[in-house]
Amino acid sequence: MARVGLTAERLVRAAAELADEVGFDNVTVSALARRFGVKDASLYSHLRNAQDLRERVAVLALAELADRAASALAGRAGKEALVAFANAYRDYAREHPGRYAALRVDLTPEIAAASRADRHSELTRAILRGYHLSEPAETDAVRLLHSTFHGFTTLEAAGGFSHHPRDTDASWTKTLDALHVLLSHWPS
Amino acid sequence: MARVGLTAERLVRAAAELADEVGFDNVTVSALARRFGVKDASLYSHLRNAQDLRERVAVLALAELADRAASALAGRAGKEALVAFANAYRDYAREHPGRYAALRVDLTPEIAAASRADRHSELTRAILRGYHLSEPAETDAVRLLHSTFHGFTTLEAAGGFSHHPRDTDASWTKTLDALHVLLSHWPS
DNA sequence: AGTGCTAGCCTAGAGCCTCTAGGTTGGAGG
DNA sequence: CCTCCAACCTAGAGGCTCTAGGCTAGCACT
Repeated sequence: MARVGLTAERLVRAAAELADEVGFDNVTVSALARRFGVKDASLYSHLRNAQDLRERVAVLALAELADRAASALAGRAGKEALVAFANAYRDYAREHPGRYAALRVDLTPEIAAASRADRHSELTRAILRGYHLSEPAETDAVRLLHSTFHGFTTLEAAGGFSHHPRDTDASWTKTLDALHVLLSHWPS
Repeated sequence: MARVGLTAERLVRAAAELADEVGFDNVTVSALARRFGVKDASLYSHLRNAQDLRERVAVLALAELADRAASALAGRAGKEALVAFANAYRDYAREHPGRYAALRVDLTPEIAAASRADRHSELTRAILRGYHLSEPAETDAVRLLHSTFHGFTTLEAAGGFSHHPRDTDASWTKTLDALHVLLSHWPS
């Protein structure tokens, strides 16, 4: 009968921590209830279902990631901004693998809108202002940058680069150099 | 008592089809058994466990993808090879979303080795021969290309590009143009 | 202080998925 | 025709999901 004081927000934060500890796939309603010392059924007054829980973790991760990216951009421009932004993504993925893995869930359009996922695009556009691209080139560049950052961090986390001795950090640095050059000479 | 003639291979192929139909996350031993009209337990003589099944689907997808990429490269060079290779990836992901999603599982190093995942790197290196990069630039470029192709197809499938009206195919074409330019002028 | 109400947590239980142990049988090879 | 093994089975334990319905702590109001 001891009341723990559950709220949706506390549950989602705890689920995010759980994800980082045991992997996103092992984030279950049961495991979360266990962590709070309550019965599974008690969580269903705060969450619609298990999918809802996972989506909320994804939304949290998206927001945290945007916050970090925004901080990284503060006071920076040009290549410096590009590198800081990219590192914010990669560092977040490495510090919070479970949260980052949450981003692979298919967010429904409504949730994506509610989560302000477009904030990421806006931040990326802020970087690109230093490269003076006009539309639609800027949109294409935003998509290219997102794809490359997301792809790199995902493949790195999955061990996709580990079958070759080349230092991954060095490849990352070179990738950013290359993207800088590319943005500076974007083909018309 | 009617014997269906199960083998690990038939099961994995059916699981791959199931993945494309209902999504990789819904590929379960139960669903697969149902599809063959047998009891769940019957599958465990062919599969170690559910995780094993999913890994085998991933290995199958990796091999199919490499086959497609190899065909796409046949008789092509330079930018033409780059575009054909990239499209092989993207088309596979769109035709077989469930199989492609299987690739996000963390393959253990042993499985990755057994699955010849490095074939993808070799194919990518074949493209890069047209651009005359020396090591370690070539390895960095391989990683960049994989990251970008994988990131783009993943984000596209997850609807990450749908909040902007810009045509995704056009962005894809422009991305390939840009990568071609980048590879042609790789920074030293 | 007493009374109600609501939200927080509970039990019970059904349904599905995973996986093990051990039993039966179809059918190929001797 | 017999043997034997692989293919498939039943039975059952244990975990996760989710619903229905019950109890009660603690706040609000008198």
